[in-house]
Amino acid sequence: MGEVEVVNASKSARRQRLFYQVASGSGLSFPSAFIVDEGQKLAKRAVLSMRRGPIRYRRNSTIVCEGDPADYIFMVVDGIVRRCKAFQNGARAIVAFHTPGELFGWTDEVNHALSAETATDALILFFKRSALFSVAAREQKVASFLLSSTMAELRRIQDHSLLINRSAKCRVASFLLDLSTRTDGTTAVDLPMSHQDIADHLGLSIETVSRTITELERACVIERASARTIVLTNRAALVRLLN
Amino acid sequence: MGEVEVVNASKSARRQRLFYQVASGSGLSFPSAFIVDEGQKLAKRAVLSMRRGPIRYRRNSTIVCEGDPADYIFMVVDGIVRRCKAFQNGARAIVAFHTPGELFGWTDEVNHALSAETATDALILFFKRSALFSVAAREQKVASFLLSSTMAELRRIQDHSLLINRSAKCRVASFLLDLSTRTDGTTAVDLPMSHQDIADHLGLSIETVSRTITELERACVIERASARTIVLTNRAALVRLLN
DNA sequence: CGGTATGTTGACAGTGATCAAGAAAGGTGG
DNA sequence: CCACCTTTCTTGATCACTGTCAACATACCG
Repeated sequence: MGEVEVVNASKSARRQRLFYQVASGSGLSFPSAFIVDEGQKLAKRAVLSMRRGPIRYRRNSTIVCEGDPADYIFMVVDGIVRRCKAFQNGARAIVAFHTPGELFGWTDEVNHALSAETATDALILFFKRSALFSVAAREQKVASFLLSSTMAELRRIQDHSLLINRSAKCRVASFLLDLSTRTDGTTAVDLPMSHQDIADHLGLSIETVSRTITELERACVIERASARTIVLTNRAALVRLLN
Repeated sequence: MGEVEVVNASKSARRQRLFYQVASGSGLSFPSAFIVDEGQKLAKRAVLSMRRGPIRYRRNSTIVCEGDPADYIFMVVDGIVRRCKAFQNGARAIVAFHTPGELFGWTDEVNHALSAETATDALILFFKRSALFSVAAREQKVASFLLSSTMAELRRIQDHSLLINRSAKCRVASFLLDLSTRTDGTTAVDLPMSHQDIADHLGLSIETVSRTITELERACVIERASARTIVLTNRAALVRLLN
């Protein structure tokens, strides 16, 4: 716990305590995703040497702003990260959420195109981009990890972009199913982020998100255990909504 | 011209003649994008050896269907390719258009997630995926080409997904500017694909696309030279619409 | 020249945004 | 532990944007 840098110290002792338990419980060791081949000790050491953090963030903190130099790329250790763009009229679009284990901010451009913010309290690992880039050029295993990581993100955002001509009901259903599979896959889905975040991700208003959830509940497709917990009562019906 | 395989023989002699001129004029040689370093003769030879085609397609031909085994990946030599998903109700979403020089269908999954179809007559180069994959694992240059290729696609689709909460006017403006920069960048933009394709790409109806273009024309932001050619009279105003 | 595919314009309807008010949850201080 | 306050979520009423249906115009091709 001593190696955790603290940013934006929390005022809630209870929450902080719980958070530290999670933080020290898992994820602080080097993520195994990088260690593709046990024989590649060199790659492992090289990548480890450029690790910084993890740094702890409170909810709604900004990790990087759009336009910031892309000196670092990041990995979620714990919590949820949102990557978004703000528009002049105050609107905001959330391109993607990132869950623990996911790399984000990886780019070949000089600056980040999107802001990265924490949607919940979060632990973030930093990597120097230039170092990672040059290691990737030498070490095949690192390069292929980056490639598969990028392709996973590509696949995810392709699915998301398919929502552009879909109804509110379909968007929400898609989101719930996605969230369910990305977490544990059980029928009870915890919504770690606010409805505002969900709305900005789905391109809807918070009112429509709320109304749609109510509508799905009335149709006995889902059930609200609490405002932030939804039970997927009838997953098949939810899948049918996707078409 | 002898090495061009012909698929779906065209019924239009005039169009076909014109098309062959284009085809033989450029792009039939191995794309230089792969030859990142002249010293990497091995990589070049390896990649060249798995090249197939180019194969010529007529407009609205299917290159691969969603769900097809991902045995090959492709590169556009000439023409426009659309990658899309069909929904049960007959609706269709076009995730991306691909212009000459672009790689598409590259995935680490067993099957293609999206169909690839030609939006215009097109010349397509094939590569055996397994071969390319294994060469990439050995040859750094090939891997980094694939990586940068994937990242370019990621950036592009991220921009596209930002349209999810934007108005019709903004979507069309974004499309026109994108198309302009992707082709020659001059003020006269040729629309190589149908309005239906544009509509399915932007998540709008063809009527709305048509109406929005008319509206932009009335606002003296653009001008219709013909149904398929649009002049960006006031590019600054167009950019302002993006916000 | 005629036929088909594609694009344009109008009238109307429906989905979702906006505005507004109230309810519930979570954090703060006594 | 409880009362208060702030934030978040829910629900209702209304309006605007975009989809749908229909008719017409234009371009393309044989």
